[in-house]
Amino acid sequence: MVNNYDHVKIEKKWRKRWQEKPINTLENSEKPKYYCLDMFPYPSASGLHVGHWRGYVLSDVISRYKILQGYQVLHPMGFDAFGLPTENFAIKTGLHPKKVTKDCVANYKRQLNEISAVYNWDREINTTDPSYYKWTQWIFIKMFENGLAYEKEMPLNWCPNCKAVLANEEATNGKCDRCGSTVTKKMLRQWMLKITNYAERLLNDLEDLEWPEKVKKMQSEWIGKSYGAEIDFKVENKDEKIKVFTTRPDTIYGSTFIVLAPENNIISKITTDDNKEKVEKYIFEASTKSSVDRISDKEKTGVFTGAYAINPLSGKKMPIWVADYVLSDYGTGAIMCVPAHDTRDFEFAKKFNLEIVQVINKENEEIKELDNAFLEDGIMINSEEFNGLTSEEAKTKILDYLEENNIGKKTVNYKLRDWVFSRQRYWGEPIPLVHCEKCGTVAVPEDQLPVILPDVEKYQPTETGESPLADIDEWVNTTCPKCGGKAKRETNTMPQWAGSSWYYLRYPDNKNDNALASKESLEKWLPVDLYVGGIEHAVLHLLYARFYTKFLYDIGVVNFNEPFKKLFNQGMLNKDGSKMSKSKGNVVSPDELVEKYGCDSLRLYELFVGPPELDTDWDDSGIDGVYRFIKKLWKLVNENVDKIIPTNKKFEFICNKLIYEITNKLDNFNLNTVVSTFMEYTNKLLDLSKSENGIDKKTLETLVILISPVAPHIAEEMWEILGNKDSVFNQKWPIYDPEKIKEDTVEIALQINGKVRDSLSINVNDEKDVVLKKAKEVLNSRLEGKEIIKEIYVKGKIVNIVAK
RNA sequence: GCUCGAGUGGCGGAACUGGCAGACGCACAGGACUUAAAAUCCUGCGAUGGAAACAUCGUACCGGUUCGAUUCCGGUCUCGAGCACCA
Repeated sequence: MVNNYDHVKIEKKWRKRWQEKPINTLENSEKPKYYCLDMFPYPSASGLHVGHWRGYVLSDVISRYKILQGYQVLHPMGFDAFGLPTENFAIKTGLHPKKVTKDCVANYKRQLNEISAVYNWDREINTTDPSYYKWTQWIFIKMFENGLAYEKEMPLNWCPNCKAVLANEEATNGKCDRCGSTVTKKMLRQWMLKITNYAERLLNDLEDLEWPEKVKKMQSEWIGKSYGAEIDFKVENKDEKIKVFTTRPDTIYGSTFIVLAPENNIISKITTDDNKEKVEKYIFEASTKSSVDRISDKEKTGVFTGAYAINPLSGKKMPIWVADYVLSDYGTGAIMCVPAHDTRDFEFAKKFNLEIVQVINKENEEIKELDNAFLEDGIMINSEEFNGLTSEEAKTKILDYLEENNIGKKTVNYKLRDWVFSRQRYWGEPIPLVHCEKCGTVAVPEDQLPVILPDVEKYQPTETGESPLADIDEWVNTTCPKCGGKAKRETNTMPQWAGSSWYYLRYPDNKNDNALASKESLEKWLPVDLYVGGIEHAVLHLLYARFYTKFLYDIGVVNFNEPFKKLFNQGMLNKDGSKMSKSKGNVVSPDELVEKYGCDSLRLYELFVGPPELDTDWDDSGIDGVYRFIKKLWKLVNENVDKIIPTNKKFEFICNKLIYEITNKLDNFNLNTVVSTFMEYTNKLLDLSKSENGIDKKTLETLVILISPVAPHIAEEMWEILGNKDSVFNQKWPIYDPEKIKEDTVEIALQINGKVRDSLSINVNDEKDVVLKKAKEVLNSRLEGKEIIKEIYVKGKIVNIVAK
């Protein structure tokens, strides 16, 4: 009698075996490498839910598939453990963030083990480990030495009530998360990284990446390259110039006024005395407005400075205004306004009664009163010598003119801003710099790294907005590494992104104390072959990581330019139509499901719920289906292990077809249909084994090998039941024989006027005439009295008779 | 507003390059086994009409191309995600 399927016993047994004799060791260097990486988790107190499993199961299936294909697979796991939630949790509970992190990591590891993934745990990393952040700090110092890190006064979210700097996520909708006060801005000195130096390369190198087009597009829009011109406008009766950036130099004759961003320094120099009060009031109001208010105010506001600029081409006087719809950190913080051809300028001009001059017109059309900005290309008018040109031609001609006369020049602009890299927080890597009165800002020498994060009494930011580290005198006061004199440590810490921007480089050589990783290990394993994670990191993390890699390439640390060759974004699992979250109370924990159905069933179900790249709804009850399937599979093998028969054509066909289907689907990440294909073939084989009174060994073994990446425990157990001593993961991935899956006879559909009326079994190689003749015989009664107009036969597929 | 995705039974979804729409499951209904339950097995399951054979309709909506459209083209609507005064 066949034993019942006991997932608890089987899974326990194989977990123990794999622990004793790991499947995925990295010793053999003959084999080609495959680096399969998951975005490492942030270990939060709430633990893993079934949504996290989705990506982890996917990457593990691919890793195991690659192992069977003969690759040496690096499939590591680690923890991105610095960050705000832990710090806030610590503030709330009084526990040390270190302790919180340790507990959360332990829980995550326990839960990750339930997945039974082939993680190389000996390569584990943790960003809060000093031996790791030593290198996070080292990279920062290299950037500092290469002029990529600089200080700047930056406006930060500030809660006037809590007297604290807030992260963007703590200032939702312009309100402080803790007390609900309106968040304002406060200027504070910040460390910045010049990611903008890499804008062009970050944009261009996207092209060759095997990434979802969506993500590439998001990145390229984030970088936001645009071509245009910088043009100087003289201020009337003043020795000042205003530099503007425009993408539409062709419209310069239509430019009737100038608008400056409220933060633009030139304002105070040009504002006339009678306008000073108004202008200063406006600037003050703009500075206290939260960014949310500034965006939600769709109605244009602004104030006149009293000053005029001169249009360098038309010579007309242009009033200079200040308005917050002009951004200080894009372009030059000043724009030339062409109300006739820009929607926002049009609104502004209408509201404040400013002159509107049309300079482009539709071809062959009368000039009419504009009731909206005209944004299309057309024919130049009101533009003196450029009249009659197309606006396209005028663009280059006017640009040439501006350059020849030293009024302006061609430029390129990016939306990408430099990266605000410092945080006034405790739970992060200390920025390894020292401020010396004599020597200025000095990097902590490499042999003194890491700069250890000291313990503090309280983790709240200070009332001045500085990091809590600023309160520890014995830590802050130090000596200058250069001159040995008195100096103070930098008290800002790094953002959470710092540790995750380079972690993929550390796994190959995670214990190295002399380098972030050895050259050999980097050359061997990098770049990452497959990177799996959520779409939410489409821009920030993935852009920062690319920036880090390019920098490390430039200073000779790595020999590749892009870290992640292929990217796969798994979709989200929703519950009852909305995102799983602790606050909504709709989180489904994998723990109980593993207990009840086993790891193999949950793995299968994670894949079966839907296409891995799309969001889908989670429904617990569906797991019964895959559980039944596993039991069926178990029955198929166990009932037939004593009834092995020699193979025959039917089994050969089914076996080769299965290899073909599964291999294809794995290669294309069609993992949901991988599962349904297994179900289909298991049903077929159960039927066939009954009619043939047994099954051949090759088919059974092939089935077991093919399913092992998705259901590893039961596969190993069945492999053993089939009389094998070795692990199923030491086998070779089967290859199908194309000859064996060719079908001689096929069932084709017979249509009349495109509607299916019958079907017919034919030989694939039958000639068209033969098939059509047979088809007409079958359809005879239906065709009676009708005139045949056309006869179509698509080989092996369909017959369609067009008749009247 | 812009950009990208998606829209197929009661539900999750399948359909390769334009070729039998609804694979594989869930749920449900009926039946078998059982003292009973669980488990398992069998049958049915898009809509309408019909006793049935079968017919008509049917992949968000409107239109087009084609012998033939879930698939290609044009337009519209709905939902989801991201961005958001970027000169």
